[in-house]
Amino acid sequence: MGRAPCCEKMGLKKGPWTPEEDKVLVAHIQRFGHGNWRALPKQAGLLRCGKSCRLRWINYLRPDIKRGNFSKEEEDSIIRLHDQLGNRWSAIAARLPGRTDNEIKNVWHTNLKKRLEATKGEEAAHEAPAGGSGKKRRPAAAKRGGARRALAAAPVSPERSASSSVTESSVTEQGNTGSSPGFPKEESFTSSPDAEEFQFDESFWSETLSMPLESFDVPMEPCDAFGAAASSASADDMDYWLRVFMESGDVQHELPQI
DNA sequence: AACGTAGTCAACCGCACGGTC
DNA sequence: AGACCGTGCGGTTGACTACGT
Repeated sequence: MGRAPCCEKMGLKKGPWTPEEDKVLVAHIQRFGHGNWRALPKQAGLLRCGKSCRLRWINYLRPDIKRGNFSKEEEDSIIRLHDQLGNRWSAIAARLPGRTDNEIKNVWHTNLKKRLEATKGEEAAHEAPAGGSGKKRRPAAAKRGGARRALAAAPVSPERSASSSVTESSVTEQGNTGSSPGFPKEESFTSSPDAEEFQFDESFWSETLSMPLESFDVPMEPCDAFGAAASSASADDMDYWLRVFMESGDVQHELPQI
């Protein structure tokens, strides 16, 4: 089977996505969907390969991404599912609404694997204060305030802060028009009445909302997104996402005509 | 205060698969 | 039937940050 080259290396950008690129990608997908990832960057005027766009969308910009800490339940699920499925991250992700395979993979390699090994070690030695000694690191939660990359000089989107909230409200609302021809199959987070994933998603929301607020640094209630986001995002973050949202609003107005 | 180390995570890479021509 | 194309997946890497010394 022949394989198309990932992308024409000619002049295509790599590395972290800039807020502007995110904006362009989100706006384009809102308007036209992503029927053809390969053609998308060209159509959107992005100097990225389709693969990169897809990854960015799937792992970061998609509105149904659930940001914030993995709950104990989620971590347990990952451990259990990994036990059953092995390294089939996408399959595991499919059972954890709002989580991406990439994220799960990262969590596994950075947290759970070690924890499991430590647990096994404990069981074996019935002693050894696993992780008790050594360097004390802040818990993962402490890092998820959104300031991490936003503070960096690199023009990277303010990912962990308000991203999901804003794209959520913007794209989801767009999806809620329900008739956008631009959002094909995959956009199951829209409120398509017969979408199975939507039911899933709904339970996800209720489940999420029933959880203690401290578990998240990102508001899970779409309509409250901005208010809560404001409390956790830096001014720069807010400014950026506000602009994204406002432009998304413009896009939405155009949608019914599409 | 500066430096070194370890942890985190977004993004890239290459392969495999399924669909289409 | 076979080649081509697009997409999805898993592994890996590099940039960045926080913490400890």
